Amino acid sequence: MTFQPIDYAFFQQPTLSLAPALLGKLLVKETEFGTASGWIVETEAYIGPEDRAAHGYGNRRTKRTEVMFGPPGYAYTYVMHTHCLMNVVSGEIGHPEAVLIRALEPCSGFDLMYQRRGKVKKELELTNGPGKLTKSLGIVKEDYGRGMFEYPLFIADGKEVGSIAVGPRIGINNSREAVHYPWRFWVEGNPFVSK
DNA sequence: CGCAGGATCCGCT
DNA sequence: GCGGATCCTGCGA
Repeated sequence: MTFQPIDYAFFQQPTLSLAPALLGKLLVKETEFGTASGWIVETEAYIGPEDRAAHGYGNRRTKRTEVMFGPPGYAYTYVMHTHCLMNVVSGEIGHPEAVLIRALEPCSGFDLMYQRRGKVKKELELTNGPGKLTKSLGIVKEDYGRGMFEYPLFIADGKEVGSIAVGPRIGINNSREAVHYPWRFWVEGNPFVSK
């Protein structure tokens, strides 16, 4: 199964517009072992420098956050504990903004995903969390800085989604007022949403 | 150079 | 529900 990367212009929209627009799109990763992909069903927006939960809060510019200060459409990967998390850089050049991919509905490459996830037996457990989906697709920190409009890691057109739900983000309990920002978006009723 | 703190996951209670 | 695993990163001394 082959997929076509989306046009670069797709990434040129405000972060709070791009985050819900990514729902229903396909996230695809090709490796020497094969291709795996899934429909995006849950995203979160992180908008520095005002957002306490964002890594770019206060315009913190380091080797890790550097890619977020560049043009949109590039991958911002980083390691959390023992897991790799995947973001799409968004917003204007000079603004540290990104969209975290929190959950997918598996589309292709099931054998590869089960193999990479080891003990997992249920399809539901393959990609229903930000650390799980990167492991299933084989996304690693070395993908940092890749363009998401070209092979081997890219966004492709997917399918229409029904209604989109909005709410506060997850796992950012130390972020004071930012805890309540309604910057999490998900496909209503989709079982793969991490919750 | 040391250490504290995570945008998480999994297994056990 | 809770805590441990485990690994950088970022910052202060």
